[in-house]
Amino acid sequence: MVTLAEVAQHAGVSASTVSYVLSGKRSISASTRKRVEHSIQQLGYHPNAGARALASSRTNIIALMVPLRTDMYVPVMMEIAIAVATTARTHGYDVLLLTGEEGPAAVRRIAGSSLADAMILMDVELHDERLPLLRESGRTAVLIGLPADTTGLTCVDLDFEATGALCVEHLAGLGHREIAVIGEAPAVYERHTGFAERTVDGIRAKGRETGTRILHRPCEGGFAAMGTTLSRIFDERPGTTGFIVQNEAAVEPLLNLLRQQGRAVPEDVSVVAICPEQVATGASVRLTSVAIPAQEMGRRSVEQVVAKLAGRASEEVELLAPELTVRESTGPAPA
Amino acid sequence: MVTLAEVAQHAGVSASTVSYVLSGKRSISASTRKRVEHSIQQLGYHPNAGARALASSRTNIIALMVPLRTDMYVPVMMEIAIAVATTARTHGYDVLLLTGEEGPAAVRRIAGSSLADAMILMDVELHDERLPLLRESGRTAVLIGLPADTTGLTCVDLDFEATGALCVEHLAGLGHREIAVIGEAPAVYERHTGFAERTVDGIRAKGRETGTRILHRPCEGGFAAMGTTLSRIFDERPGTTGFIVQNEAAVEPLLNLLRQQGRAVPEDVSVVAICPEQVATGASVRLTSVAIPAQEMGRRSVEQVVAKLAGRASEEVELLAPELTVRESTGPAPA
DNA sequence: ACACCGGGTCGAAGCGCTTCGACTCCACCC
DNA sequence: GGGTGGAGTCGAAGCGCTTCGACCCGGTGT
Repeated sequence: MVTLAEVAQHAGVSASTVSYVLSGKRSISASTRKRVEHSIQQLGYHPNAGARALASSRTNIIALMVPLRTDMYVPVMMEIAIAVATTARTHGYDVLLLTGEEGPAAVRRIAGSSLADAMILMDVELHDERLPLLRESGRTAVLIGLPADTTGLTCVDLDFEATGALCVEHLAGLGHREIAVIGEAPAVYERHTGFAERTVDGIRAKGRETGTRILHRPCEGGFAAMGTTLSRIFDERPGTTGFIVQNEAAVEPLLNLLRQQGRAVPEDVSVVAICPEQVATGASVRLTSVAIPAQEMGRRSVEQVVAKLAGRASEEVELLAPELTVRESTGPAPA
Repeated sequence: MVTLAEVAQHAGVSASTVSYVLSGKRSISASTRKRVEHSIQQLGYHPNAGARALASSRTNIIALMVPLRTDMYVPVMMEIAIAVATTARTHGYDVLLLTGEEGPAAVRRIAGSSLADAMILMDVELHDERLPLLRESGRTAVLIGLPADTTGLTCVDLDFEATGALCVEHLAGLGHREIAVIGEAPAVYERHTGFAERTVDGIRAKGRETGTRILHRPCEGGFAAMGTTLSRIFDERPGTTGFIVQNEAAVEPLLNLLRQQGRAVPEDVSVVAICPEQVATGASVRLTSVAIPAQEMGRRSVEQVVAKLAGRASEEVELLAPELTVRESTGPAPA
């Protein structure tokens, strides 16, 4: 491996000069800079990350904690993760991938060992165990999601309350008076993952406001679970004409089952999905949906991290405004 | 941050002793060890990763390069990535997430800066640009996938040829004589991603062996593309009774369209999928399938890396044997 | 003419850890 | 009883980089 010292020698300058050429923290004459840069090229020099971290106490690494569960909103997670990684690179950072498995201990480990300059946490629960550790560690952090208490934390998330409200508004505007909400798996609510509850809150509030009846049912993905859930819904509320689905794995089963029961979409029932664009456009009926802006969330979280590391203040909570795209799964309520 | 020196002082020993307690590279008396461990606990000491990397030229980090494309076999990628991350942790490694975006340059960067001890590459193409750089860098590496030339490389992958053969064997055994293969998107073949081609090779070979006619059609996912592909297939080969699908995004559309056309599964046509278990069991018909052992692939690749880093020799190419699970989508060919 | 300033460069002191050689005991053996 | 060897510990020398203070020197103000 080529070292700074070798570059310095090759260029006929001191090591510190090379360092300053690299960092730009002191002015260097154009001629020296040229010479040094040339030597760097020629020798194929790459600064040693460890040495750099040690000397500067900056690692240029951002740790990303993704949930362990691989059975839920996987594409969204992946999209966020990739957006985080690519955005981080454009700011000169690399990303360390941590899974939820290690749990809160991971926070302590990363902070303690100075493995990363900052952390991004995904899949935040309302009363997330990691938060106390995070606060106490003093490490820069950004959450993707919204815990109950956000004091002192920077958060990025879709505005799920507004999302829920938007869905109801759309359906109510089309004349639907009874709406069923197909939610995430029960486990998601038990863990008090913020986004699921906030969506329902938004839905309920707008329901009250518009005089729409709301029935909320958590639902595992897959055909079997969806079948059970659907028949219970129609048992309890035979007049249901609107559906809001917030569970990727339930989308296709729902459409299938409705079809099997002879309920036409959107003539008999309307369906609004809260899901990634791809799922909405790739479904058997092109779905009216509110997109989950995974890329945007990943990107913004990194930008917030970078801003904080640069000492720039940043908003505490950034909620992205939802956008509803009308496609072919919603229409006027039947008379 | 607490340092080694502080721990040493607190325990009344020298810094090197603490280091040896931590690494176990020299014998330490039980009493001293106790004392040191106690001090470590009490002070909440965590070794500084940068300093460690610098002094030992070991980072305990494995770099994982995932493809940038977020539109293909995402769940599989994610599952592999998570398996890599969790397995790595059990061996004391962390994982650095690199996206394909940076391309081959990433290999040079990581190797040059000693950011990681080893690399795991996913989504390997037959003539992958990263391979020359990798060989030249001399860094430890493991590929998930199989390039054309594997000399000097360690690879882990599902045995896709055997997988293809297994599918044909199953269908042929049930009496099917005309089989259509719904492949990945055309782009996948254009990039010469090894696994797709190898599957088709295996299918063709076994087709010849069993006297089965094979028709292979790449196919984008989604309903529209699948519709086109399917009608072309039945145009060219009206007698087709067996399907092999290797494209998660085409599975549900295929089942749907067959149903719409009044072709019952498995009475009229049989379908074998090559996909993750979850997709197979969560589909509208529980699918006979060969599972893609994503977890296993991630796990094995890390184990290979760890073995190589420990100086233990390891097989050059490890192909995992496919397993076909019979479910409800295949049956005897109609008379 | 002198002091002063600031751009440009260098030397040296670490950053916190690993590791090598050396040293001290003490038990053990002929 | 002196030599041997191994277990247990320490000191010191880096690992490759950043960064602070100092230095040099030519231009400026007076």
